[in-house]
Amino acid sequence: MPEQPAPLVETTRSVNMAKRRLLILSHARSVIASEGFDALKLRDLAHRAGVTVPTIYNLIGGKTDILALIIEDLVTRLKVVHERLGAGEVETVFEAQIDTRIELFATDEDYYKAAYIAGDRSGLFEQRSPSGIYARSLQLTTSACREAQKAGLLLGQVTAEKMGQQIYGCYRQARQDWVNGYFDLNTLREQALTGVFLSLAADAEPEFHKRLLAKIKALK
Amino acid sequence: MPEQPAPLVETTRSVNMAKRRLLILSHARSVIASEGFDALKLRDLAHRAGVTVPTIYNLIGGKTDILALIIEDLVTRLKVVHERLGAGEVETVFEAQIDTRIELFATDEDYYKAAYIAGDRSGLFEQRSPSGIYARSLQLTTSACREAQKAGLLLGQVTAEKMGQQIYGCYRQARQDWVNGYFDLNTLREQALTGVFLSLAADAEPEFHKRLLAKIKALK
DNA sequence: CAATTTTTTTAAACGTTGTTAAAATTTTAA
DNA sequence: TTAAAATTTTAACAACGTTTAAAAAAATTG
Repeated sequence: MPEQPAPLVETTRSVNMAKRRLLILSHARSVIASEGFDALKLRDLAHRAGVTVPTIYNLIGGKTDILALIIEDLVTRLKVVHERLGAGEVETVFEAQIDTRIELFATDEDYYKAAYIAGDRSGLFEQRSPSGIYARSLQLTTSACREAQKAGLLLGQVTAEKMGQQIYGCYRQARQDWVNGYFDLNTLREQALTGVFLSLAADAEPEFHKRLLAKIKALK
Repeated sequence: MPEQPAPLVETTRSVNMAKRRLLILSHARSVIASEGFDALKLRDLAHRAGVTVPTIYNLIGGKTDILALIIEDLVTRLKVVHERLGAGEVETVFEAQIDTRIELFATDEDYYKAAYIAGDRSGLFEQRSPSGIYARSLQLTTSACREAQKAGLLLGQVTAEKMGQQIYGCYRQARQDWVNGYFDLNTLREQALTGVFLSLAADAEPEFHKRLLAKIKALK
């Protein structure tokens, strides 16, 4: 792994290197997203990017390193979106969370599909590690449910843990189907929100329940 | 692809062939389930099964054929379980459906994990084809929801289509997490049933709603 | 039971892939 | 411009999936 993110001085060389690095990665993402990770051949990638194979090794590294770089970038980009749980009613918070992610995905669908595929491959979303992405995301969802219970919107007949897991699961399922190319971002939004609202509705107080069902009907 | 499923006469030769075919496939499933499809090397597989590589080609075929055979077998086994939607209350029907599958998976976890991984690889679960596994499964779920509406258990504020999609999604998500090795079959059952009951509860008439929540609490 | 035919297994090779070592080239700085 | 540093390339390696042709085994036939 070369691993030289930012050179101290920006010579013409380092600038060109950075440029080509990005070019190579861009082609890599495009191939992975459209044809899968197995379809990424280093010789083909080199040809597309107008370089030779060992140049890729020099600039980025091997196949594992390409994957690692794509994942690292995904994690960085997600972190920006992740921590800010906006204020407001629960359903609006979840809606905003999902919309923020969809907007992010829309900026470069190929990239994000590729990144999630790569992440899956390398166990990025494993559920066991308490410090992993899964655990952190689940915790956020769960605590939002707890807030909703305190606010009296959810009755608490279902524990916040179960509700959180269920809601996060709905989003993950929709996202996975999108990554797999089963449907587009609009459907991802519709599916994810339907799932979230439906799950909430199961334990909602009457007025909130009414609001949620209206939201589901309004979708699409 | 050799593709000679049942010889007309059972010579010692054909019996031995069938035996070794099964032995090779068994090792293949074991490797795929524990280390992933990429970890399956034909030379290694041949060594494990006590044969040489071209023998695998003679008996089964290449890597694609191994995958195809595993998938074909999965589809056959699933078909047996699939069509029989038992009678009774909706939630019992769903519970039985899930339990039947879990019991099936429990007979050979390695096998079924491998088969689902292989199926995913080859687009077996694509959602577009109206005659595919996805469409057929979804239709069964949806019509069960429609029945529940007719029986007055579901109020119909959510369409049977949306409800069916949601319920089937819950099961798929739990199954995928199990296939990925995130949790065991017991948790798969708990997760899937929680999702199904919770989804139903969102549109359930009061008495049914009560029953569903009690079932959720009783899980685990 | 023995010779012949058929089938199966094997040894050896081919093309493609990821990867790396050393040669050739380019860029930088004196 | 020229010497030094870094980068790109040429060329090769090992591992993989796959196939061909020869050897071995089994089944058939007299």
